[in-house]
Amino acid sequence: MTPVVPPADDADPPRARGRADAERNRTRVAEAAALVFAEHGLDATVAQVADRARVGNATVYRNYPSKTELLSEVALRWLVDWRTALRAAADAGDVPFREVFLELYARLRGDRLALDLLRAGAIDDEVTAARAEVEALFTASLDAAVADGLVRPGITYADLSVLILGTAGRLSEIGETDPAAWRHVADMIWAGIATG
Amino acid sequence: MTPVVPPADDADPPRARGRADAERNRTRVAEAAALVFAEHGLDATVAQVADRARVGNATVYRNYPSKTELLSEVALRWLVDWRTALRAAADAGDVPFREVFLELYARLRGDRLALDLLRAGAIDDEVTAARAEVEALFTASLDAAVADGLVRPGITYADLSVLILGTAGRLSEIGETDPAAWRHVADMIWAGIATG
DNA sequence: CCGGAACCGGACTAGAGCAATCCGCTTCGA
DNA sequence: TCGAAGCGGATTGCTCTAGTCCGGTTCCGG
Repeated sequence: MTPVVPPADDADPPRARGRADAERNRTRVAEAAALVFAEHGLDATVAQVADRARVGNATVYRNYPSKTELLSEVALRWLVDWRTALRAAADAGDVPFREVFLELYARLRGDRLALDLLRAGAIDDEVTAARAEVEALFTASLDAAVADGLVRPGITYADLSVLILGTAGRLSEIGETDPAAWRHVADMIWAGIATG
Repeated sequence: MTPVVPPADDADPPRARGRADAERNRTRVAEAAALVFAEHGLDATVAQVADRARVGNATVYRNYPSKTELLSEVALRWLVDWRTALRAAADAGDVPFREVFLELYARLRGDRLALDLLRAGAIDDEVTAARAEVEALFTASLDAAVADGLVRPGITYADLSVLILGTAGRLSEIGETDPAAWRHVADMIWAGIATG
């Protein structure tokens, strides 16, 4: 059973194998993908990613078997990050829902992929599962706020989904990137759902 | 100069000329177009309209020179109708802005073309002009409400555009057609923009 | 510094989706 | 009855995109 494969001492760089230039390209592609998907969401094309990375499209496919795979990697990064933040807030216990709410707006601003993910994003099972977790955590936070009398009774996750994803989508659509403008909209929404 | 063309007594049916079956088809196409565009907005295809009218696609093109022309006719119908309503409200003078606001929500529900028109709809100059008029009338109504202290100061047409078009777009996207659900969202938005 | 393996870019393939046209056949109506 | 008006759907021509192929280039161990 003694393996014939290389020593496999992938200690520090978990994926650093093969030629150095190839590794450099892999990084470039990943970084470009993050930017391009943030800008164009699910509509981004592989060619756009390749161009941004200053690389041929074949190089993208050499590192990722399909566009879906690439999308999934970027999507999961966002979802896991947001999930971590939500869990931390839940664990702390004393984070007001308003902050969670505003934080979501801030994370959606300028990130069309994030928006697309929460809107429909059926990329693969892993992403779907992560999204479900994130939604559950957010819902729990909202329900607690309703129970505490911070948010008007009768307001559900479905309602907030329409309000937040709808307005964030529209802001993206018109190319609004000013944080103050986003904040202004968030404040109006908040005024509509908060108690007195 | 005595014209050789037919009597041209197009009194009652302004467009009734040619064979009866052709006229019938023209009507079917127009009706189908209204339904299909309402359902799919600008994304609707000519083939969908033809199928809905139970007609070959060539019949559509026999009556309308291009898809744009067809779209324009349907779009103008909606815009002129809404403009008329807005003018009537303005002339009456005592229509509370809240009613105008709710009426817009009602008119956007189940009509994706209307939504697309207000969101971006650059179909042709006529449509663009009609939309501009409609926006001006709505803005005037909003500004009056702000002046009257019914709507919080600092709320602009741009704000309402994001709130209304965003949420209506999202409701359409998820296929929500229940009037009560739309009304619920409208009420939340209203609570966010109205004074005390 | 050499040679072959690994890697590269971009031309290419395959296929979907669409507006608009063409044309042989059918139906209307004088 | 018969010719013109009208018909449908096959077809064309275009755009756009995911994914593959291949001749040339670059890296790096010996």
